[in-house]
Amino acid sequence: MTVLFSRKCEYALQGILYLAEKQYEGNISAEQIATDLNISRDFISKTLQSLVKDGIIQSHRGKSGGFSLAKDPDSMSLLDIVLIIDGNSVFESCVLGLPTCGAESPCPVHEKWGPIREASRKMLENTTVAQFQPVTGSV
Amino acid sequence: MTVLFSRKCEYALQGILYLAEKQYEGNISAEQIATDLNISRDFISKTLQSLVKDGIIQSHRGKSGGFSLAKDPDSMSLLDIVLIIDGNSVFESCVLGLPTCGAESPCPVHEKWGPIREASRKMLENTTVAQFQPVTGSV
DNA sequence: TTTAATTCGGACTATATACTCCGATTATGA
DNA sequence: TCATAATCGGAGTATATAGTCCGAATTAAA
Repeated sequence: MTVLFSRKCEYALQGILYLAEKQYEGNISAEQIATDLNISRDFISKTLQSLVKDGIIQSHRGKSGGFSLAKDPDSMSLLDIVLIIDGNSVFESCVLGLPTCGAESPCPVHEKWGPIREASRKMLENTTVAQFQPVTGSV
Repeated sequence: MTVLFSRKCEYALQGILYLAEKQYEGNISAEQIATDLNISRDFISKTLQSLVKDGIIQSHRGKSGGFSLAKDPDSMSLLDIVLIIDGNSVFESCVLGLPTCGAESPCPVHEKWGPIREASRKMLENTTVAQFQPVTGSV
């Protein structure tokens, strides 16, 4: 199998987008997120906890607790989440896996790959979580 | 960690490119490939065996045996190797990992991601192994 | 004919990631 | 004050991928 992002990162992105969608509904429980996204409750819970540590989302324990966004979704890009969970190796490392590949000793596809990698990075950077929030009041 | 291709696929690409470079030198042993590419002999050996099964390269046992290209490197694209080892999931599956994502119910980045994915596919498709072979006689 | 060099194939181990379980903690509200 | 509902945190299991080991088969050349 081949992946662009780790499973954990995919879940984080799905979770953040879900929270943005429900941002005017207060705390959203891991249970609800898991059910709606059809993934494991314990795993999405753990994944969201790492986003809490990073200050991107908030959590509240106890009855009617759950998760919610902690920042202005306008200032939250998809790239931010990817970097927190997976780091930037996918944007840096050689596509053929050659450890020596770089500007000085490029691999055969180094030049061709650069612009594509840059485009995907920019896409994630320019896509904010806010773009997917519902208009206030429409919920 | 995040990968675009599996380690096995990276090794396969490195191996094929190496064989193309040495294509006028007869059989190349796994030992030599492993040493020059600085990877495990047993692992590159196993990896190349799957390419042999697929008819892209040849192998010969015994003394002075080894591996060599089995096809015209002009008709051998990097995409061919990727598809053999990793399949086409990276070009098909949703970047956010949403199983329902598709033309009918696109994920938030579906439209933006399409062209980037297509560009990377085309890049691999249009890059042949032959582009990296030395000019005849120059070896 | 023997020796050395090689792939082949199967079984094995190592490691990272994915995922689960459960008890402790925290908070709400009846 | 008590029951209930939630996260937190640590430890565990499952699975896939990565990588190793070794003996058998094969071949070339001494």
